[in-house]
Amino acid sequence: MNLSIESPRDLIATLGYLCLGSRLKRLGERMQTSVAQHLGARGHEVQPAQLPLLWALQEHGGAMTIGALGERLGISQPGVSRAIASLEGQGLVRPTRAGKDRRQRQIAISPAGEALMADLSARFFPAVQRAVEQLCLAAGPDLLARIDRIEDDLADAPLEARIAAQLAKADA
Amino acid sequence: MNLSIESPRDLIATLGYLCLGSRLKRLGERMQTSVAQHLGARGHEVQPAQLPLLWALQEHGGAMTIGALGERLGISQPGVSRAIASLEGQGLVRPTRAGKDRRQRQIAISPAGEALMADLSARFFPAVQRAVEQLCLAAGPDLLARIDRIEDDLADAPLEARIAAQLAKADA
DNA sequence: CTCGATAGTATAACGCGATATATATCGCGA
DNA sequence: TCGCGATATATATCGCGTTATACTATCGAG
Repeated sequence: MNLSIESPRDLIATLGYLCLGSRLKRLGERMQTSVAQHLGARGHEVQPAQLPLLWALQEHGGAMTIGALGERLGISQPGVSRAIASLEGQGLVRPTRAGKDRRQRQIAISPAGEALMADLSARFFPAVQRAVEQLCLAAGPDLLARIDRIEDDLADAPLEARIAAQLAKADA
Repeated sequence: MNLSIESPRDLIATLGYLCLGSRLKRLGERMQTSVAQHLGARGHEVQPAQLPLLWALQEHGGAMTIGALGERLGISQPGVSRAIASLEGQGLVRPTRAGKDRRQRQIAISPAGEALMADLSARFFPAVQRAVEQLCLAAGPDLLARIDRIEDDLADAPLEARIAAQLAKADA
């Protein structure tokens, strides 16, 4: 073991939090991949990251703009644009008659989209929900609530500012 | 609110876990982005996802193969290959004399890589650690341990199999 | 010794998150 | 009415995770 720089134990402890971003990304990726595999096996072209958009449109009960979708789901606007373009190609959503403001597009779920959601809601979504819930509860309660909390806190003070504050505090 | 399919409340609850993958990905992405911004501001070309590789090489105290790095960090082999190629381009790691098996490459941290880690370990890594720790502890204790646990459980039984099991159970 | 199976790595392709930027439209003030 | 800043969306690019696949080297059986 090379101890020329400093104690590796310190490095390990520090890297534990430093790697959290990468670990969370990988964990999320694996969840999405599993859902994608099941969707593919059922013959559905839709991607897991597109399901929240269909859900939001269905929950809203009418047409929504790209910006409203992004705000509702916490996804960046370009991400929504790309996903909606794909969903349009699959015929799962459709643009409705433009309103007064011709800059924005009004997007609504299509009958095919509603049929897809009805199909998946019957058995598939509950199965995924129970599988993920089982996984999370085994590690402790209220994981979703804590993710909520972290997202809210980050909205108040971005991590970038928090790091800057810690650096400044260390200087003092 | 469109109630034609089923109760939207059910959809919300189900989608809460269904969207967890996407949410975790976004959360991790934001963390990495913040770290990347600070690294860039300090004039470092290294990307946040490459730091665990440097850490692993330093902790190991000698050359490691691509496969060993991936196994140590839980990253896929192609991900390691790509990151190592970039780190080599930056001069932060170097391939050492090949061993007996000429299929594998022995990668070691370079003096420049050690200098970088020493520089970042002095103030930057601790600041990031404290910032992320503060964020996580505000939402509750032992988040890292719970992530550990979820990763371990997923290694035992992949989510894909868990979903399949839930689907089968629902049939019975 | 040769050949087929296996193992290690690199590459390609894709998904999806981000930011930066281009473009079209709106709204408002001079 | 004209023009200019603001806003909504689309597009380009990048980071980084994945799987699939190609290629090379090794090993073991005959």
